[in-house]
Amino acid sequence: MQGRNALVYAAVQRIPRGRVATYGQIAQMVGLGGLARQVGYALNALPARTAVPWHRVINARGQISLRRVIGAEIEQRIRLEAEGVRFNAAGRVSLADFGWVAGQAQVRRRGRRRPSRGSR
DNA sequence: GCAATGACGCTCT
DNA sequence: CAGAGCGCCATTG
Repeated sequence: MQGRNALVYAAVQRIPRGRVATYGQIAQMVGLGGLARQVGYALNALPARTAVPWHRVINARGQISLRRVIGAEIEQRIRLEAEGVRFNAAGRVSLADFGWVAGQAQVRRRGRRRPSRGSR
């Protein structure tokens, strides 16, 4: 356990309830640049029972990243839906609607605010 | 110490 | 929009 991991966990805990963040977002937040993979690796080292809301972290596609254990994917989705996060038919989350923007505690999301990036 | 693997992301097709 | 390829770095055998 390095201080880097603790930094990642701290950033994840800052994610508001009912909102999700991407691995790359967390990576940039803790100063890892675009090393999203290391964020995922750090979360992988997380104990089974933890106060860190790891389920609020998804990939840039707005989809839940599968782990070695299949059941985890379902658990993550259930926990997110319990917080109000909605999944579309493809099983993906609209980052434009539920994506957490640092510094923006509450987003009103009146229509699409950031069409530049698209949902690609 | 080298090689393979992985909770990812971006770009091209 | 979906799939495939390449790159990034830490952990593990």
